[in-house]
Amino acid sequence: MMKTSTQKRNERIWSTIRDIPPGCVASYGQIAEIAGIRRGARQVGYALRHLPRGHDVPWFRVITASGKIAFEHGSDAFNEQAKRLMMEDVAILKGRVDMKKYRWQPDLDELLWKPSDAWDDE
DNA sequence: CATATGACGACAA
DNA sequence: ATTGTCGCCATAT
Repeated sequence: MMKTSTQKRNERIWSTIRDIPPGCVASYGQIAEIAGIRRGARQVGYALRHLPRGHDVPWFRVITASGKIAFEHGSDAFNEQAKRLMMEDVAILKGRVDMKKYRWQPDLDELLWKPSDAWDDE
């Protein structure tokens, strides 16, 4: 079964998200950048909607650049995400996360450890 | 090929 | 702080 470029792209996105440490969050655009996809925020959203069954991707650590949960406030998905974030001691005040405080900032060597172009055969 | 649609983002009022 | 507009780009129809 040949992997389509889209599948490989999604896997790179999921991989990047797996690197977000507990207690931190990242924006869709940020994940795209790190995964080597410029202006790919929407592709990150797409990849998250297509998570495979039994995945181990911490999807809840991905929020919008403004610190809000992307789902509609009050929806089941929203509540689930908020719950999981709070379990990691990520505070949500006035419906939003303080990005200055919780935003994931990967180290240089962490990025060098996983160069964006070395992910073809994962 | 033309539009519509999104778990987005930046920016102008 | 809010809201609207536009850019972005893979998919769906």
